[in-house]
Order: sequence, then structure tokens, then C-alpha cells
Amino acid sequence: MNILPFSPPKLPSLVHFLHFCRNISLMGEKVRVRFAPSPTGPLHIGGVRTALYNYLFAKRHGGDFILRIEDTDQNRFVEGAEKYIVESLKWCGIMPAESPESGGKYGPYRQSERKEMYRQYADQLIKSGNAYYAFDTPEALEALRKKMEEEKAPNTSYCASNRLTMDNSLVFGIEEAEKRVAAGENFVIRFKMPDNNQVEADDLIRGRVTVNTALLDDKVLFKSDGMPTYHLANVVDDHTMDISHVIRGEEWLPSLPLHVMLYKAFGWEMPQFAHLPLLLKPDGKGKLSKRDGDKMGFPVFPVEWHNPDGEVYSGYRESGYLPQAFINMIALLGWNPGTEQEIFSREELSELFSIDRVNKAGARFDPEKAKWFNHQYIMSQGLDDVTEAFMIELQKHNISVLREFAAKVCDLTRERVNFVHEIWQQSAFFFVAPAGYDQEVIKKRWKENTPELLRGVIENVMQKTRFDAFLLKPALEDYCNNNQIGMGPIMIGLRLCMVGAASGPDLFAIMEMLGKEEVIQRIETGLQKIK
RNA sequence: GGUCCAUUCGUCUAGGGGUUAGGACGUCAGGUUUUCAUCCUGGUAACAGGGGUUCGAAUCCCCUAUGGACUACCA
Repeated sequence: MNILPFSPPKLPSLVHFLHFCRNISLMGEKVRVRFAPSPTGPLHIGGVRTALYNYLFAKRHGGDFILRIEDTDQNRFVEGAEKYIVESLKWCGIMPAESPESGGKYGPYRQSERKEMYRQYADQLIKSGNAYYAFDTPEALEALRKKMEEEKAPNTSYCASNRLTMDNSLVFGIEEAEKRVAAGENFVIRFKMPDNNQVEADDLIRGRVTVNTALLDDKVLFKSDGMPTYHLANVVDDHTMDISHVIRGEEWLPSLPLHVMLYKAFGWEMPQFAHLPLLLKPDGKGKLSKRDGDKMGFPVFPVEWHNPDGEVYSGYRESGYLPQAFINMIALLGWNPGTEQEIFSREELSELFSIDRVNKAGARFDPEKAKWFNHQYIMSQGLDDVTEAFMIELQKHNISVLREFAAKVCDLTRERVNFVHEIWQQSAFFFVAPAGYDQEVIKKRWKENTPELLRGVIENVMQKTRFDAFLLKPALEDYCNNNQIGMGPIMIGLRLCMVGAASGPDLFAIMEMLGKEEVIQRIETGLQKIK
């Protein structure tokens, strides 16, 4: 009898309870996360993983995942990059709730289209004394850098220790600066970094990070071309879009203190931050980059990328990866649920994902394991889907067959491949008679009496048995037993005639599919050609 | 150079003071398949180093080493 008003917690429910506690801390504010790439080129798998983790985090907490395009650098704009990003995410099944395409109530979602709003925020910081106008020429900046380097100063850039020696409004006042601005002079707006403050920032993955502002510089917030820099735009947008969690790559960790200072200067509540570890090259030297893939023999991009200059970079999609396999693989590169499960559906990932199980250290990408994942999915996927993909492969080889036949071929061969396109290599003999025969096998296994044996099989088995794998096998066995012939040589001989090699699926299944006429024809051809 | 971050089998990782340091990929061996592949079974292989703290450290602290990121009017 249970006298408690509720059942006592069992071990599994303790886990749920902990999840529940974490959820409570997330309640009250809706989870809103963003993936914010800049359209300066294709998205590689590191970027896709960042997008995926954001997406999964949103799903896990019933929040929104949004896509924002950070195109504040007009010089680095690359034609087609944004389209590529959208297409890649789509292929991966990472669908944003709000995006430049679909819109949303926090739009626009392209920073270039939000241009007007940034200046007022920069002005706000000037008014509150947290930012200032600067008119320094590139030459002056370069001279400053050199000088500070020579002095071996701890901070070699524009900062508290030297800003009063430069050409800015801290030196000659705001009014003077505004006059110069009105006169059309080029200017930037810089953040006035306090001199000696300890900035503390909490990271969901790394814990507390502390930096002294003396080591930080006066970053440009607003550029002379009228656009904000990433730092300003990012903070303003995350705030105005009600972003609750900023999940981004580790390369942003060094600018976290700046961003924290910006939130403080604006007097805004900060989102929570999580900096993801980087994806490393397979040899472990440095972060994965654009050219690594094709150099090392695997794709780094989700889908094929055509550079405006004509260069082509291979993609997972074109290489024959299934999107689910790809997602599964990258999800596990830096995260795991703590169990020994390795294959996860999208839904499972959405249920299980949690930031606190993301690793701190960078992960090297392993192309071999990527293939294994794909194999798992080729095996577990519905035969229809595999057949569908294989039909397309067949077209490339100018083969047209009944879908039913292709499905049988897939069923027989998919366990031996990592990719759908490899099915062709494993199954071409189903569609075309072998053009040649494996010499090694002939040398070893094709005996003097093999032709004689095969003729006997044609006469006594082929001609007399219905072409069904379940009937052919016992028929051949009976024949061999009755005449005291070993099965081995016959099987190898037949296989050589059918396939051209000593490999492939069950021989009887092959013969059933080929049909009596074709089988006999191939034996005849083999008898002529194999010596 | 400076700042920050990281470090468990070759690779991805489990591990929150007491474990024969577990799993997966790869690799090797055996078995199944009269082929090849799949599959099964087994083997291989790791706490970067040095100091602490502790009865006891892979686990906590410090130093060193190594690796990485950042150090633009790029994101």
C-alpha cells in the first residue's frame, strides 16, 4: 500500500527530475536562439553543427530557432552564399522559425536591412559616455600599432593607454566631432573600454571566464561606411530580437568580454552564452577549413559549393550521404547523451540534447566514422528510399529497369556499401553481363574439368528446374550428391560466369533474378571466354 | 609576442575521490557465409609531464609542456 501522496522517486525519474529543474530555470523567458552566419562563402560542417546545436536546443526547450544573416561587411559579400546557407540548412532539416525568407515579427533578418537602427544605438553609447567618435587615418592607426609593439606594451591597439594621443572626440569634445561629421569627414565610433575592470562572464559550457579590461581595446562599433561592426550589430540584434541564449563557435570567446561590456553599457539584460568547441582537421592541426576536405579526401561542406571563380568544393549530399546520417554524425562530434547509443533519429536528438553535455575540447573530424554512420542509415532506411536514390544512379548509367527489380537489387546489395552510388559497383552484373573475368580467381579455382561440370549443370539442373532460388539450391545439391561432385568448383565456376568475380550476393538469388535464359547465356559465354 | 580556452586508446567519447578506466570507429585474429561483403566473438590500444591536497586521485589545486582560438573600420 502506498501511503505517500506520490510515488517515491525511482532512479530513472531522478534524471527526469534534474531535467525538470533545469527547465524551471528556463521558464519565464521563452527560449529563442539564433544562427547568425555571414554570407561570405559556404557554410562548412562546423557551421552546420553550430546551427544544429542551436536548433536542437530550441527544440528541446520548446523555443524558437531563427536564422539571421550578418552581412555588415559589404566587401566580403559573396554571391550565392546566403542561398547556399538556406539550402544547406534545408537539406539537413534544420528549419528556422524565422528567417530572411520566411520573415517573422522580429524582422528584418538581414543586418543590411536593419542598417538604420544601429546608428541610434551607437549614438546612445556616445551620449552615455561609453563610446566616442574617432577620425584616425589608416596610416595613423598603423603607426600607433607599430609604436605600441616597439614599446612591448601589453595591449598593442587603440586603448585606454593611448586614446588621448589620437584624433578623437575624447580629445577635442563631442561638438567639434559632430561638426567634422557634418562636414562629411570619415569617422568611426569606438567603444570606450574602461581601464581597469574585471569583467566576468558566464559560459554554459566553460563556466566563469574572467578578463581584465586593461587587456581589451577600444573596438570599432560603427564603421566609416555607415555599417555597424559585428560587435554592435550582434548585441543590438540579439537584444531586440529577444534572444535568450547565444550558442556560437569558440572563436568568439575572446570577444565575449566586449559583448558583456556592451550589454552593461546599454543597461540590457544579457542572454546566456555557450561557446562551442571547434571542429579540427583530421590531422589535428588547426581548425577545419575550406580546402581541407578535398585535400584530405572528404567533403567539408554539406552540399556542393560552386565558388564564383569557378572552383567547386564537394558536398556531403553529392557524395551520397543521407541527411539523417550526416546530422547524426555531426551531432555526436562534441556532444553525447551519456549513454552508449550512437544512432539517433532527429526526434531523439531534439529530446536528448543538452548544452551541459557539450564537450569543452575541440573534436577532430573522422571521415571513416562518417562512412560508418552512412552505412547504418543505408541499412536502416526504408528500402523504398534507397531504391529511389538508386534509380537515379541507374539513369546515370543509362539503365532503365522496373522499380521492383531495382528494389530487389538494393535489398541484396545495400549491406555491402556505404553509399547508394556504390550499389552500382556491387550490382552492375545484374544489368550488364560481365565484360571480363577475374584472372586471379580463374588461376586458382577454374579447373580443367570445370567446363564439363558446368555443361552438366545446364543439362541436368538449369533446364529442369524452375528459376527460383529456393528450388535451384536443393536441385543443384541433389545433382552434386547423386553424381558425387563437390559443390565448390561448380559454385565458383557459376559465379565467375554470372558476376565475373568471386564476390557478390547469394548466387542462387542472382540466378533467379537473371532468369534461365540469361543464366545459360552467361555460362555459354563464360565457357568460351574463360581459359 | 600578448590574452583566453583546451588536454582519457590512432579518432569520437563515458567517467564528478575508491572502476579489471567502459563503449563506438579503425585495426588485428577467429567464426558464420563453400565467394566477397555484412554479421558474431575475441584481441590491440588511453588518463600529456611534474608537483601538491587526500587514507586514496583520470577525477580537486598549482606549475610545465603541447595544441587551439583570438589579437581588422572580417564575421
